[in-house]
Amino acid sequence: EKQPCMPTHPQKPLIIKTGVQFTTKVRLLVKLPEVDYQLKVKTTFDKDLPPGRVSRQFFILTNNTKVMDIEDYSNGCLSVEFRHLQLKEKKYINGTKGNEGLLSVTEELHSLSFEACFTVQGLTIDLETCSLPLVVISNVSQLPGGWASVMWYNLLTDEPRNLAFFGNPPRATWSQLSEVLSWQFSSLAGQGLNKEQLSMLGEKLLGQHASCSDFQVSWSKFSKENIPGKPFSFWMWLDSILELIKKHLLPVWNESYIMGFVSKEMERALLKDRQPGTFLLRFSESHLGGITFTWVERKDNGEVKFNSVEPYTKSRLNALPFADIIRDYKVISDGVVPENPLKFLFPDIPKDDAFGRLYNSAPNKVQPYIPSMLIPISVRSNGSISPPTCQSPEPPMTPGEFNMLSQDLCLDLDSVSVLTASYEP
Amino acid sequence: EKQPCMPTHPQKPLIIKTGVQFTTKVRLLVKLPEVDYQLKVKTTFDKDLPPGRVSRQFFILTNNTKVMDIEDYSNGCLSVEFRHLQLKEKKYINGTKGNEGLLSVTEELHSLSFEACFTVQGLTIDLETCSLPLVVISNVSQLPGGWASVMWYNLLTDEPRNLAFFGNPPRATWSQLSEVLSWQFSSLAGQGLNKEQLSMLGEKLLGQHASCSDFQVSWSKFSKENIPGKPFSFWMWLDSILELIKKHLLPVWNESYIMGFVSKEMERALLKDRQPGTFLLRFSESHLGGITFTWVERKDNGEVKFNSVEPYTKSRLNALPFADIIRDYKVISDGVVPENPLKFLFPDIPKDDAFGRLYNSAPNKVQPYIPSMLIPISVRSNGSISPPTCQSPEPPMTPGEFNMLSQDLCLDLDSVSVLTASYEP
DNA sequence: ACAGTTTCCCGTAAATGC
DNA sequence: TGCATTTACGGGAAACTG
Repeated sequence: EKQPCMPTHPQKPLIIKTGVQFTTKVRLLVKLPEVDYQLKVKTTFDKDLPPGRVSRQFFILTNNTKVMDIEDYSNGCLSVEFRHLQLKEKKYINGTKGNEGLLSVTEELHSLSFEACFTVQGLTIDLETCSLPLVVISNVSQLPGGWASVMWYNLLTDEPRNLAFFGNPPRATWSQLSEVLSWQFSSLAGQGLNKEQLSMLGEKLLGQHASCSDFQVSWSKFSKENIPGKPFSFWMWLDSILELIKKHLLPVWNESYIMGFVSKEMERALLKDRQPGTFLLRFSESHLGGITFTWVERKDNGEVKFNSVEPYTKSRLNALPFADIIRDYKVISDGVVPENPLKFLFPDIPKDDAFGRLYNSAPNKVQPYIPSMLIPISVRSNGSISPPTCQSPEPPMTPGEFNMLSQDLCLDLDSVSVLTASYEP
Repeated sequence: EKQPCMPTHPQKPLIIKTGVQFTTKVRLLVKLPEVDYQLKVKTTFDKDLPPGRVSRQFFILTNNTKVMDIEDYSNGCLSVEFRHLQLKEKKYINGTKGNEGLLSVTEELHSLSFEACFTVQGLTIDLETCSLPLVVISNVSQLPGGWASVMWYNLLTDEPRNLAFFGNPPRATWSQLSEVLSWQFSSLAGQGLNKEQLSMLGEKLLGQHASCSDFQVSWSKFSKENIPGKPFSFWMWLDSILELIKKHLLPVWNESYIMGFVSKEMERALLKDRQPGTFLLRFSESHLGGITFTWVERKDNGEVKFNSVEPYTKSRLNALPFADIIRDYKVISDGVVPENPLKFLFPDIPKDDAFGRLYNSAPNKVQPYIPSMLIPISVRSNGSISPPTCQSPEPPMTPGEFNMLSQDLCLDLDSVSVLTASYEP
């Protein structure tokens, strides 16, 4: 009769972190005959759970009883919202923990129960309901693992409260799973995953079987086992990319400028016939939460060459937004002047047409100082260790490049003169 | 009879943050006749303080009673150490807060009391002592203000417990204060302040009077009033520099490479006659927690010109250590190739002799990728808006500069070939 | 010794109080 | 309303604990 809404974590419902406030709401779906007293609802954590079923026990630290009220903005049904609830672990329980540590903490499922009791015409009626299974974590570092559990559960069962689910978790078909993975991106950023991106993910997870969309993926392969040769699981890797997008790449991702999930073979095949300076953006497969660009160039002998920059991770993106990295990236070859090798976003969009609106120009013009900015560079030797010639074979920086940089540093012509001024107090 | 040790905050004793654990120790300085029961000590916060004396009231959340024990490593006297003590504010006290908000929270002084009681031969003896005045804060953002109070109190009074001290705080002579300020640096970093640095600080605080070392500084001028034209007080400014040193400049500071506190006039006078490319390091006076370098150059017409870079603050220093900024800093003038204008640390130490040991070279050589690094640059126009000439008047990058950069990127010659490799899976 | 897990707490942001 | 102060909690690191 009651439909409990779930405790909410920003973006990640059904995960509760100890010591952090959460909110939950219960609604009474049937109209009750008028009762002359207030209907109290009590919330209990892991009510009636046989001890030993879970290895950790928690309790609600704060007030867990509240009176139902007519819901605003609705057809007048009764509801109650619990706010500022907080979970704490019970310590020193008699006897050791149950569950024998077979499951990790993020696989251990819990639930919130709601109870109310009222009397009509001598008849005592008990109402009770409970939430979908919950994961309890103690640190945000456990959030990815917790979210994997919530996804897997809700993808693969309709049971409202199978807390033993991860004792023997079912497999998912690739077609089910790929849809959920795409949702992770679209709910984060508006932009989901296209067929090509999903197929790369499928191959990564399943090898060549991915072509068969009802091939099955085990829970372990999805989020517990490490990817062969890597120190992280498939989901940990994918989640690190979701975090990277959320914090540093949202606008670029939403414009679909990040191909992201491309195998290196595919990458080469795509870039091979493109004009030199064509580049694409791809997530690192070797490191968590990294993005790199790969561009194609043609050597004097006509040979095609591919280059990928060391992936940028959150620490560098904190210092410099990704669009600015693309704008300012320079390669210094053998002491020759810096040049930005990135010209066209694959397939053939001039770089500034794509990223122009996303550039963050305008360094602070603090009066007596010369503005400064960070730019990303690579130094590349062409193999000859001998010092470079002293006369540059090409102009040090084209007028166009110079003007672009100047625009970054001062927004209008008047202020150019400011840059000229030496320090004069 | 008892000598209480103070609750300790890392580096900042006598400041307690609510909700954060602190430690305190009490020692019994007299030998007691043997007592056959254990001597219990009780700790109380703001014991016997007349309500209204302080505007906020706190209590010790955790166990506040402990038994004294023979102290290790000592002449066998009794002592007890309270650990994991934690303070919490009493809310909803009857009647409004006392003190009428004359004082800020960091000026409000509190104290910890320790009590013990024992009986010898029918004689009951009460022992009681208390700590030096304490400042209670609720957020680390209040730490600088709290530390200013602790310094001022302990500099200017020997009273053990004058909680009304900041009702009418005495002035400090500049000679007293300057010594304490120097201690802040030496206790942080080993290296204190020299005469020149102190004299600049004195002038900043007092104007020309600083020459007279017994000129007096008021509490307000030291830490409450803003510096004229600036949105922060003298102490807030100085403390922001202490934090900057602690987190980002420790080795450079300890080598005395940071002149730091120099007036702009003095700076010019020092650099004026030095060879071009001579630079010095100075803290920003206009912004909190910033460091800049100023270098001298000589124009074609012989005119001397001074340049200061926009100050680096913690956010940029997080991305790039300061020594590396000095190593890699480049100025692009009118599209001409980047050049590092920093040659000699004042007075005449070749840059790499001074900073060589402090450079953090070695970007990660992740195999298939081209290493990348961030470098700080400034773009400067010489006033002519016309595009730069296409032939560079000087070599794009000297062999020496190129070799330096190469060394940053690969530590041994063998690995140079790695840099050459294109991406080949 | 070690890995999984929790605790600790700074530092930023948001909320609250005055 | 604005400023002073507190609360909230993500995130990195240390501490814990079998």
